[in-house]
Amino acid sequence: MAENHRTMPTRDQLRIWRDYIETAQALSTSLGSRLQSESSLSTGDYQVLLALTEAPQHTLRSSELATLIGWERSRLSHHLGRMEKRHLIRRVPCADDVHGVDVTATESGRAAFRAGSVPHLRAVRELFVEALTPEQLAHLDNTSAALRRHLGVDAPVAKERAT
Amino acid sequence: MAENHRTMPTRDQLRIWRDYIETAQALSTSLGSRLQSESSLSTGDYQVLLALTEAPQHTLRSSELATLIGWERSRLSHHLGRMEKRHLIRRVPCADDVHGVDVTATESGRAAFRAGSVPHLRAVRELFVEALTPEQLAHLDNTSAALRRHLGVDAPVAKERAT
DNA sequence: GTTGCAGCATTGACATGTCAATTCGGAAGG
DNA sequence: CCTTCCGAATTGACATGTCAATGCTGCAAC
Repeated sequence: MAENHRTMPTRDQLRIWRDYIETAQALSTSLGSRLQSESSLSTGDYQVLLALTEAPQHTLRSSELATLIGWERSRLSHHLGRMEKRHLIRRVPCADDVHGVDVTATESGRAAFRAGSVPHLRAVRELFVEALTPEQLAHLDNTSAALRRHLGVDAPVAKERAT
Repeated sequence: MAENHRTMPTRDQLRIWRDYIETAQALSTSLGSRLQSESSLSTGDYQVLLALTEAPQHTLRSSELATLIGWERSRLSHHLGRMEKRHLIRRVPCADDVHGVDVTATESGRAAFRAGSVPHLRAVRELFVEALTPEQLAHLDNTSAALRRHLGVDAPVAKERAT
């Protein structure tokens, strides 16, 4: 009793939260715009092409791809539509499964990925890895894991309850 | 020489990077959807209303507001347009400056902010603060600061060079 | 067999972001 | 006076995300 005012973060905790989230977003934006200018790929394109490039035949079922990169189906569908227009990938109805689509990285998609990959990884190193000491990296690893564990338990996005 | 192959992150560093960025995004999304369902405000709305609520007369010049919350002008303009349609804010041409617009939080905007604020802060505590030990929080604070310092030096978004 | 549900993918409507013009009116230089 | 430039803000075109329908087809219950 008399201590439920502890439901709100302190001023300092709030500052740390904002710094955390803004820093991550700034980094992500910066990496994304570098990638864009160096290869005409967005980070979304990059994730998709990374998964496809590593898959046998450069091909994955749409739903597997969604699971692999952790996207919602509809987001992936929209994105694949845009990528198909730019000839980065191709979609063909899948033979074995009547429903289901095979997504394949085209030659030009794979070329764009190869072109973007090296500068992108270099940028990750320059903007992220080199900013931190090995200890900071290790702490950050722990911290991210703790946050994800907590989030997974606490907020499973309410996608359950299908009965 | 013979060591410039160190321009790329190791497998582990890359994993930490991806975990970091994906965790931050997942948290941000989760907080955002809570806020949305509890107050019909997006995180963007929240940032804008927070700044305005704390300002004298609940009013700020558009450009000051942009600087305060760190948004690009055009982004703010679009967002204010949407918020104005929902009667959360009002825009009036500024008296002293011929160019320039005063942005004011309406009564209903302030009410929405008050309604969203407490649950939002509670969510920050639940999803972020409570997931971490005090040491982890402190480390994270350092780490964010290091990343921002490095980013600021390395990639000032190329907005300089006005002469 | 037909009814209806379940699973995979797409679609449409709309919110949000970025980038490159564009508008607008005052200040400078001629 | 006229041209040019500048700064504040907006606009338009388009990329990206989310949410709630919608198509489509097999399979299971009846």
